[in-house]
Amino acid sequence: MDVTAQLRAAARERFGWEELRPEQETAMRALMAGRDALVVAPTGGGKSAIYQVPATLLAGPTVVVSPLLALQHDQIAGLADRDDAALAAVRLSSAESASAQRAAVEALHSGRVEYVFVTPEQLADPEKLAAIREARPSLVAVDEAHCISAWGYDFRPDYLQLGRAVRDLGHPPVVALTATASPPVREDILSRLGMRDPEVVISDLDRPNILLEAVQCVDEEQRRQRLLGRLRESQPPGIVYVSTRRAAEELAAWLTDTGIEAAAYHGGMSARERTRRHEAFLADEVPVMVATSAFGMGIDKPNIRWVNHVSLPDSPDSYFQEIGRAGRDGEPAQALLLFRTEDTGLRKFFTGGIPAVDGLSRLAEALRIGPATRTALREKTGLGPRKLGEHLSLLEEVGAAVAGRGGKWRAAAYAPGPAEAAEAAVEQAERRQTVQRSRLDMMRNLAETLSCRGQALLAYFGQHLDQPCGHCDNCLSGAADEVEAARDEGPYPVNGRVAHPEWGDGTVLRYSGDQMTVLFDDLGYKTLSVPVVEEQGLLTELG
DNA sequence: CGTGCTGCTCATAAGAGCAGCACGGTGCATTATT
Repeated sequence: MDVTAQLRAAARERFGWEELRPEQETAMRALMAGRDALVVAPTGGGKSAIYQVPATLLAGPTVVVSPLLALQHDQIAGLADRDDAALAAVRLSSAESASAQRAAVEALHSGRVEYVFVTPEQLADPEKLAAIREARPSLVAVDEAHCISAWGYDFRPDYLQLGRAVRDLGHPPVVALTATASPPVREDILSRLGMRDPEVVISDLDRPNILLEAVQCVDEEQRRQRLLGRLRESQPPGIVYVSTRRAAEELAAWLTDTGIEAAAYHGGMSARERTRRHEAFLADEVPVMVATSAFGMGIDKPNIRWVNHVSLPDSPDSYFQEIGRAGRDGEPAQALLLFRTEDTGLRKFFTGGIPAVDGLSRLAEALRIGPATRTALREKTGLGPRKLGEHLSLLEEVGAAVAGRGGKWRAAAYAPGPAEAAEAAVEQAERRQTVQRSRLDMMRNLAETLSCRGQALLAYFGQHLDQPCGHCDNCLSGAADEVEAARDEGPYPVNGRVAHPEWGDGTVLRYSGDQMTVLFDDLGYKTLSVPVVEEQGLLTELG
């Protein structure tokens, strides 16, 4: 029996899935052949199957890296529902008692367990990693893999150490799964996980049943009234995304007072309250959820009719991820963005500043003394836990620091001196900030554009729509017709490589009107005027 | 980075005007107390 037939049989017999989609099979076959894979596909699009099915055919257990304990809980419950001993799953996390963890490790070693769910933090723990290695895992699945890029650099640094963990596990085939990933995010995932010759599978990201709209508002009052007007004519359930916890609570209370029943959700609430509200929303008991970005991953609710934004998201990546929760059932859904130019201020703040040189050089100096744990380094440098993680990964990126065995960090062999390392790290942070700001710029362009939003959004992800999308406000109003339509062709081919004398190499993403969008490797997204580019010969086509 | 408070000054008094400042998201894990 060939591999494809084996996969189909396992899907049918173990999981009751009669058919596998071509993209699923492509990724699964790569894993069966011992290769790595990156899969970008919408949530609910059967991404879990991509590791679940091969796991049953490969000899050892599968390590599933998943960012949220609540998400892991649901994933494990889903497997348990199959009531198949061959699909046994355990979890290693802070939510298990010490004895439960010992039992899980024992089960893992006995070969009775097919899936072990962990957070990146668990894999950063040398003892846990050793225990998992001993079970000889045959596959590693990184779910919600965009977290590597979105969280690794400043929020959950252990995401950046996943590549090392994979290597320490003997580098079994690795599959990274996510619903959104623009080219820079994909690049981050591939390089951070240390993927080798990966099979990259990217689904068509267009969601024709979601109507894309954006309206600029001059002040908060106008924004509220616009939202209210829309909610009065919208069918629930829906999600309103706001940028702060306070805004979530205030807006939910105001809407409820106004006669539209709404609940708030944000990361500052107790775990119990969050679970309660999440479940109430899933059960259609809460018609409107007003939430920060904390509300999202793991919401697999088919009938969400609309997602409205009452603030500009930080990037088209986040925007796409958030609106993508609407209309999973394929029925018509709406995505309305109510934005103010002032919104960008908060996003820039959240992006973070540039670390101070003296903290970085103190850390680089401390590393030279010898291998040290994070705790020891914090004491030596006086840096807080968040800053320390950020500084360490910057120093690592510039070749000054190395994460070694036993969770200890040390200076790299041939590391530059502390002052030089700090300077390089600052430059690295500046590069990252530049790219992040370019993503925010693209989000703002997307909000302000008079051309087709669907084309603009997909172009950001490196996908080309031949025709205007037909499901955005600008297409429906005819505004998109007045702007010269997005073109397949310009002076340089779409998706072709170009070089700029100052900005370096990049990829042409789209032409719209007399503008073109280029994604530069080092600087991120830039919008250029085609006539200016042509007159001044700014870009050179690369072979 | 930008908003929106607080509190100061000015000085017919009351409120206008402005400077200064606090505040702002995402979650794991761990630890010390109840």
